[in-house]
Amino acid sequence: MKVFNSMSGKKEDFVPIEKDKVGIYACGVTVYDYSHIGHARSAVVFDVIRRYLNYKGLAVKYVRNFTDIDDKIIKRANDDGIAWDEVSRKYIAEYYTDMDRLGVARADVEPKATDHIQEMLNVIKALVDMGHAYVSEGSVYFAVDSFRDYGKLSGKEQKDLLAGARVNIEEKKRNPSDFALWKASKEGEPWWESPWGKGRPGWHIECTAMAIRHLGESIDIHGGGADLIFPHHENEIAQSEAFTGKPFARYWVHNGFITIDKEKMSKSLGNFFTIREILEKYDPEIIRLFLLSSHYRSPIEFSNEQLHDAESSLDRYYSTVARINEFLSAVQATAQRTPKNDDAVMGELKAVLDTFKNRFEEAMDDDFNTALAIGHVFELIRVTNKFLDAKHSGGDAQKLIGQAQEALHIAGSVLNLFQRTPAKWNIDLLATRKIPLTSIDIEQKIEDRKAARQNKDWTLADSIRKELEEMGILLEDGKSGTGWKVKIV
RNA sequence: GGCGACGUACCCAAGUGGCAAGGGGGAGGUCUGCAAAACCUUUAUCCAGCGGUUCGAAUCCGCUCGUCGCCUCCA
Repeated sequence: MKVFNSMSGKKEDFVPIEKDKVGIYACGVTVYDYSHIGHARSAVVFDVIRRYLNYKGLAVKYVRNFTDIDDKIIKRANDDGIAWDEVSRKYIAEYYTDMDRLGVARADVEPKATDHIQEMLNVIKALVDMGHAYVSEGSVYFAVDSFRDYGKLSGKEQKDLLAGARVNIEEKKRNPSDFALWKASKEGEPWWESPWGKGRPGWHIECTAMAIRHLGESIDIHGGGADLIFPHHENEIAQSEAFTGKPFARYWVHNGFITIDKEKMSKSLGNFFTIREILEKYDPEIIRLFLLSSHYRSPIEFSNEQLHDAESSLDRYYSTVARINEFLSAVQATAQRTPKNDDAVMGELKAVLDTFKNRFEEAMDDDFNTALAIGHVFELIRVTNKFLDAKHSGGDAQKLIGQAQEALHIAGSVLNLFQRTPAKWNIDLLATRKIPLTSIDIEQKIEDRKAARQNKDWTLADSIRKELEEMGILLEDGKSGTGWKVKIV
């Protein structure tokens, strides 16, 4: 298995520190607002990485933190006139609401910064003692000069940073690049006792303290959005490695951004969509498929058109599953019919099935190439449909289609996609589209139309079809009766 | 200014040395009472441009153009 390591800028063979075990630490969110689609991407990407490693038989311990104390949380609390911890509690709950809908599983450990103050203080104290950090007016700063490898992840040199002249010049710091490990609290701010007086932790130190606490001094995979490379992960490396003398993480994995009109979606630009805004119009699985249809490191442009494409693909998937189900029940009824075997179509399906699992794993082994993996899924969908069209019947055909079902199931469970029944997909779409009909209403209409068709009253039959179509429902006449689906426009 | 990424058809997107996956859309066809779905044919002799390496390159190297990101909180 190969994983792209931001540290080397190359794909590297994945070898965990301890055989068959993987420790993953992914930087989570600062909980001061609703999550946007960019947060969703990161969460979904690491969710899939974790699921795939599990699938490969590795014992994964996945840690994803919540930053529950920080300037923005305090500001939010002041703006809303509530306590800072009320803000963090609220947005943690909202985070779960969104992520649950997107099929993102809980991490094994979801530590909060404020539950690890003591661990942070221990690291900071040690860094001060070792001469890597210094105290200044009640705050503690990490001395970047004291860590020779500073910049090794982001490829930034001290002189380059200064040339940018965008680094905060603070009187209290010896070097503009030094960063706060501990901040003296200002009047009215939350605080914890420390050897340097009342204060609160800086941002970067929490990940060091929590990663070490829950995963040990060296972890296998450390990840997050690409915007965390500098300064966050760079600073984590500096303080962690200065503290332990050991490499902090073996593989640095960073997901790309989501852009809008080619510009990075971000809070500061204001060009973001929250997850729940998008969920108003689109089924959560559409978002998940959209996010996984590109490689995790590529930038992806967010647009309604893209979501619509994903919706059409997903509908294609579920339509095929419906055909598969129909076929399997029909075959059981006519299992004794002589199969007409082994023509080219059957051969093609066999060939695709024979290699499917391998190709799926190959794709995922190659730096978690979900886009390619999904491509394989749809190739299988195509040849399955073709096979179904050829109207085979009998035991061999049943076995092949059963295998296709199984193959789709394996891929779907790793990606956590395609987990519904076609009926559920359409019923859920009814709700997403806000179509004021229940499946029972529709079934009734289908019965009415059936009667009309039996009387060869095509005018009435067609008017029922038309009436439903205007509401966004398509009727499909098949051998075993009439089915319905929500029209993808 | 420093560092880095990317540029594949109408749109999205995979593909890091050997005949360009997959999805969406368009056109024509088969099937159907009419439809829909599905399938078939078609839509890149070519991968931003120009040079180079090679028997052979979208894939490696160089240059040019274009787009984006990081260098400030940010997934």
